[in-house]
Amino acid sequence: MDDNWDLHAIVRSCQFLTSAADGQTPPITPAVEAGGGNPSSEDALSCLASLTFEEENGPFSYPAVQPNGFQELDQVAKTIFATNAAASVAPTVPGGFAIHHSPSFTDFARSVYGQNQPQQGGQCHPPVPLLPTSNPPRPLLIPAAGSNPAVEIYHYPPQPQRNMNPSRFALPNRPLPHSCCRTRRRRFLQKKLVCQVSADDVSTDAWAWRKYGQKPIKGSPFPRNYYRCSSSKGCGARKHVERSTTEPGMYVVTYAGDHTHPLPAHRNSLASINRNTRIAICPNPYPYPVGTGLPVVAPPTVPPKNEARPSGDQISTNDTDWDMDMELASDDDDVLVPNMAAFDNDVFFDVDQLCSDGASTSKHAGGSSPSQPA
DNA sequence: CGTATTTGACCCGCGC
DNA sequence: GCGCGGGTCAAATACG
Repeated sequence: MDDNWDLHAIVRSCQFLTSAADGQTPPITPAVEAGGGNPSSEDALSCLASLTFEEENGPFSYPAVQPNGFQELDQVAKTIFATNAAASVAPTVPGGFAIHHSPSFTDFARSVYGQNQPQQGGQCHPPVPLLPTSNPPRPLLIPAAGSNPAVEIYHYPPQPQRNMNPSRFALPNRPLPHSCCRTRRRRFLQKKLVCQVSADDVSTDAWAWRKYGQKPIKGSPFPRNYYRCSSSKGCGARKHVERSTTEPGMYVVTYAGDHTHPLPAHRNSLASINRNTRIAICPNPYPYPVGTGLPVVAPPTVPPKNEARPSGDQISTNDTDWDMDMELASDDDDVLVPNMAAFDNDVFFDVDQLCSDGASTSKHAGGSSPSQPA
């Protein structure tokens, strides 16, 4: 199994986003390099306009998409964006397919990553059903007609499950981890959402994360940082963040697991937090993370300092339930969303303008774009 | 003092 | 079976 293919997909996406029609990398200001800027969204749009599906030809070697695959993907997109206000427009990408758009990132996130509801009783909401198993994954491009980069959803074939007997983890020399019973590694591999965010979007994450590890990754000059949700004890949500090796200022963020508690209302409510804080926290209106909470000034080695304690959010979900959830979700498909910044409601505002059916109501006014770091 | 971060060690999955 | 790479743990440390 190619354990890098998913990352390669990210890289391809990254290249896609950076290489505009003129073939140049969008101007990235020093502030971006330092984590304080944001690549031009207009450049990203121009990327979309120039996108073609060419297998192993040029920097964008997306897997080949069969002609009928567009229809299939179209159905998938309909499934994903099966919201009341979902709309589809004619394809604008040569060789592409119908563009589907959900009126808000919230809808998308709910579709992709379950509902924004506490996992009462430990019930896990699997991601939306995607394509039948295929390898490599086929990208589902959802370019926005406005000035934002595309959204790509990848189908990840489910990983075969091996023997997960709990006794295997009852190690003689080490007690069982307090928060894990069986698959402390598996839990991250089973259900994940991968996205790529710009440096400043990294700082906009409504969840509170606590760093628990850092590892150098082979083939990457940048270490990978591991975070777990710190909003609620027992929450199984985790993420890891690493800098993109191909695009300066961009970060690859992988989310895994489900939050077992509501979205924190105030991330800075806990005492003794935000130390070393060098970022401005803009509460994310979306129920799902847009960024990673990483600091903007300092790349991943300095983790997010945001923290929150949602009032009365303690959901009675124990670890066993959580692991069972993840086990039940082991057949779930993983979703890759290379640029979560694209889910700013502005994206859909632009598409809304194209969709004259009036079915979708823009949430542009209500949404808050990722904040600029202080 | 409480909490977050750092970091080395441990452990598991997987390829060979 | 072995080694590598990656994910996690937990003690030590730092910080507000």
